[in-house]
Amino acid sequence: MTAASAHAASRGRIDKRHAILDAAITVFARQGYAQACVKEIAAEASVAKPTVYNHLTDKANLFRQAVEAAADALHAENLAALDGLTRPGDDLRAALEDTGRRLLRHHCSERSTALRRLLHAEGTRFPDLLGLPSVDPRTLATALADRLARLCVTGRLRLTDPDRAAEQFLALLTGPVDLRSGYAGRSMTTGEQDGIARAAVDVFLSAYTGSPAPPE
Amino acid sequence: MTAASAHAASRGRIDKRHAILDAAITVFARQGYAQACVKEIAAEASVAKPTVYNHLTDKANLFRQAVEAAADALHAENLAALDGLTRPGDDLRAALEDTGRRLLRHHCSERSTALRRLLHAEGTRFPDLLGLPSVDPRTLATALADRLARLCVTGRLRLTDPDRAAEQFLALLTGPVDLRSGYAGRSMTTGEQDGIARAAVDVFLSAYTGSPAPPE
Amino acid sequence: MTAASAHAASRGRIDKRHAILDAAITVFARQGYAQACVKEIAAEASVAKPTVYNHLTDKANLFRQAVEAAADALHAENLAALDGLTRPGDDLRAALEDTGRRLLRHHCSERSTALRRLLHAEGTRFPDLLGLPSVDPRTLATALADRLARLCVTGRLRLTDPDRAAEQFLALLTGPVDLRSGYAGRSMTTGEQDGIARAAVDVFLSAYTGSPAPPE
Amino acid sequence: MTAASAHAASRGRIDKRHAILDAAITVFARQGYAQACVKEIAAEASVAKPTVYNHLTDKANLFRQAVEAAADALHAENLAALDGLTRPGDDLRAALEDTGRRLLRHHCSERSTALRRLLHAEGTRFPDLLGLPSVDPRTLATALADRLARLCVTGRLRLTDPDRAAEQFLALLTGPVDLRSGYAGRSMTTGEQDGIARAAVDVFLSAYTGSPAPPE
DNA sequence: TATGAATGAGCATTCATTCAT
DNA sequence: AATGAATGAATGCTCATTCAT
Repeated sequence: MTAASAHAASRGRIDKRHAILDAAITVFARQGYAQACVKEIAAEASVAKPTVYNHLTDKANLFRQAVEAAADALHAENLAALDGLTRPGDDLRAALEDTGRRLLRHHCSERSTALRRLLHAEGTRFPDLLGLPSVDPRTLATALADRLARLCVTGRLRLTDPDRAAEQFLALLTGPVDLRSGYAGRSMTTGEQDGIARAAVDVFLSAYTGSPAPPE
Repeated sequence: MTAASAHAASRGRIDKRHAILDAAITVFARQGYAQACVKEIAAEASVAKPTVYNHLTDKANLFRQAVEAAADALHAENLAALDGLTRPGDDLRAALEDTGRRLLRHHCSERSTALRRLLHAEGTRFPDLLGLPSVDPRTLATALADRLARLCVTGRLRLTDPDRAAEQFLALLTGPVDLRSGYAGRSMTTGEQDGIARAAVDVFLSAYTGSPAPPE
Repeated sequence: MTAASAHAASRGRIDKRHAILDAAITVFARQGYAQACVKEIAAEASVAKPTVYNHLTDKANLFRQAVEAAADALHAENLAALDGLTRPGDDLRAALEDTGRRLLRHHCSERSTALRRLLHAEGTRFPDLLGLPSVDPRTLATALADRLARLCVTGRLRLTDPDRAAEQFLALLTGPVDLRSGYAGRSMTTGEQDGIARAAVDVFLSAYTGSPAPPE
Repeated sequence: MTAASAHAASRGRIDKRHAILDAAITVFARQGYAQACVKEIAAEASVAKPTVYNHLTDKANLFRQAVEAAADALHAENLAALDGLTRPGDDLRAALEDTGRRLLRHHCSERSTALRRLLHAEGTRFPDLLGLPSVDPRTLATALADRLARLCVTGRLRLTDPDRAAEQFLALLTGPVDLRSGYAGRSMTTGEQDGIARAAVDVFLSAYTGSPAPPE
């Protein structure tokens, strides 16, 4: 076997594993853990059932790996959405709104919704998942708190507890979305999301800035 | 059969139905819909399996009825928590905090947590449940919006969109709780809950009152 | 439910259990433990597969119970074959031959052959079975030794170690049978069996009678 | 390819085949035919699964070849144990006891026990195996009968049916061993074996010698 | 009405066997 | 010749649901 073909082969193996994990979240999200059957996941990934077991051992492990992969991806995207806050430029409001909008885009994506549903549903039966940083929502909150603390140091915000402020910012974004979506149902236009983001920033700034929030 | 005994009998029938529904949420909450087996529910209710079917037809219907009953009870409690806002007396802040605390008590209760978990997990497979007023979180939001609108009319608050303000108030309460609890894991002291409620009211008032929020 | 019908019902339950155990040994004997599938056992017993599980929990337990029942039955028959030795009358040779013939009849029966095959095959995986008195071949040997000891006391035999003599008597009976049958294959006429029994008694008596047995 | 390397290669091939067969009996003996999986045999032989198939076609064939090889080896040993009976010298009793002890050593070896277990368990599913001379116990019995017949001709024994006598000699040896071992369980000290061999010879000689067995 | 017993359908998992390399 | 990967076929077991009592 040449180096190239070896590389191709291991590449193929990784691709297949990826395809299976991808199929897995899709099906798990659609059916739930218990209702999802491995046969269906295999079909969705266009492989035979034992291939799934060859690559991932177990239904439980399949679930874990699939959730972990999805959570990692989403978490990375969310972290990236915070970048604009590190050096916000002149317009803090705009930077916050931009971050808010991006976070809401992710939060409302089908993947994210499905992932949250799965974690809610099966978290108690897979406690190890809840310990993963990319799964624990406090990881994002802490990262946001870091940004807010810098903004406080540079005098752009006035706050005493960055963690609490970060929680509240996130709450003001996702809370209304979750509330309107009911339990994993209705989707939402980007316009609606933007309105929520703007309102969240309004409240946030009026609380954590010397001057009251500007009228709409 | 005398009228009295008929009454007693139907009373017994209702009691048994109640016992079954009670056992059902308990077990469903512990195991999830698919993993819960009717046998276990019957055992928890101390009846035989066919009795469950006699009273409730179906596993699906059993789930529906159990969830509906639990949701109704919780919803009533939540509505009651809003009462203090109708005529808040002098101290609006105190009234809001009290409402916040009470809502958080409910929100953090085991029953409520379990119910949300079940709705998240199975909502898509029981869309009819999501339409129930006591299940739809917008029902509570609307009721709160009503109170806030009155407060606006009486000049205690300054807001243009009571629905949005209500959403945000609820978000500031439950968002931090959910965030810290991870997905249905860690529980929370009442002290923590009270801190969250106070912080929520701080932010809320600073956004929706003329004067800036008082420092902590 | 009347006492009679209750009795009938429990009788029916026992009958069904019996039918399942019966089907089980048949199939296990035909296929071996691992190759036998519960579905086939259920079919042989004319019940549905879950009924087998309702009555007997497990494939392993099914095996255990079936083997135990068969072993008990065979053991009882074998013990009965020893009865003629307790008071042998004038003709000791005839009594021994009769016992020998009866033991060989049992030993050559399809049930007994199948049972020995199963125990040989799966004994290591079901060590608890090997501890059962009706399974342990030493139980029969000891019972025979008891009879031989009585015959020694009454002067009909001359032997110093009844256990060893019993072992040898049984060996002289079953050894040639097993040898000729190959490993659970060829069956054997009763005439052949009788010849073996007579030869066994010849050897046994010449060792343990009139003419002095060699001192050890 | 040179003749030497060809030779080396075919030697390597044979070695590998041997290693596989060796691993096979080990695993088959431990697990039984059906429970043994080819993967485990391959692992025990330190080769990949397809290599097993390359060399031995089939699980069934693998079993056959492995059993046949083991049976051949054991049979050769058993035949060798009979050598001392061809010209027994002065002390017939000693020669018989020596043969008996050696046969019991083999009979009690782990390999032999395992082989018998496998043949008992799977004999009916591999009838061709039962036809092999080294598997058929009558082969050894006949060889022994030959020796006994010679001893009869030379006046050392008095018997009319050498086949029957041979069967009985073997029965007196292996019967007590099998009886005490239960079904594939308890092992046995060489002292115990020697006692059984001596007792077997006692009985055998008292039956097949004109005069009673000579005292020790 | 309440229940012990029975069942049909489904699912996770394993394994002998075969390709492609 | 040897192997990693893939698959079709089976099998043990569970569970929602229905009868018969």
